[in-house]
Amino acid sequence: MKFSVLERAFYARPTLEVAEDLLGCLLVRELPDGQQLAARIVDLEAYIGEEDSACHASKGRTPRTQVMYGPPGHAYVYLIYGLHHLLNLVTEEAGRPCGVMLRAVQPLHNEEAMRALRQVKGRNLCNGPGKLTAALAVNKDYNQWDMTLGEQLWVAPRSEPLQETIQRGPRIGIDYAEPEDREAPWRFWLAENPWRSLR
DNA sequence: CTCTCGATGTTCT
DNA sequence: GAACATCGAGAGG
Repeated sequence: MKFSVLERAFYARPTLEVAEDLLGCLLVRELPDGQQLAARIVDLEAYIGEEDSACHASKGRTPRTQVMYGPPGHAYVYLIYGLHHLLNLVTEEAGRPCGVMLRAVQPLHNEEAMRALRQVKGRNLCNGPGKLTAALAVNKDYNQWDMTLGEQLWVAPRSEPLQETIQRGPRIGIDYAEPEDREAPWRFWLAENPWRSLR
C-alpha cells in the first residue's frame, strides 16, 4: 500500500482552513517492522496562537511550545496527566504558534495491528486523543517530527471526496481558558461518524 | 447507561 | 506544589 504525503504548503495556511481540510485525510504510521497503519481523521481541534488562552502557546515561547513556533508541518506531541500522549500538527508560518490536535480517527488499513498495540474491543480503539496515539504507537519521540517526509509518521490526502458533512462546536477539556475562547467553535468532526470522540 | 475517582510525569508558578 | 487539550475501572441506576 502506497500513501502519498501532504506537503508543507498544506499546513502553511490559516489554522481553521487546515483543520477543516484535514478531516477525512489519512494519518499514516509505518512501524519499525515495516507494517503500515492508516486511519481517517474524523475529529480534531484548532489552537490558534498566543492570543488563544486555550493554546499552550498563550504562555509564550517555552521549551515545550518551541515546536509550535517553528515551521508548519511538524508534530507537536506532549504528555498529559502523566499518562497520555496527544498529537498535534503545527500550522501557519514559522513564528506563529498554531496547531491542530487530533481527537479521533477511524481505522482504515491494518486495524489488526492497531488492536495488537492497544488491546481493546470496538470503537474504543482510537476515539479519543490519547487513544489514537496509543493505537498508532505515537509517543513523545515524535515531538518535532517532520510530517512531510513520508516516513514513519505522516498525513495522506483524502483517498476519495468527503461523503459526510462537517460539524463544528466548542473545544473540549479547556475549562481553564477565557470564556470567549472556551466557546469558540474550533472543534471540527464528521457528522454521524461513529468513530468520533465520545466527549 | 451515568458518575466518580485515581493514576502519573512534565510544566509552570 | 498545583494544574494539566485524558482514560479506564468500578459503583450505582
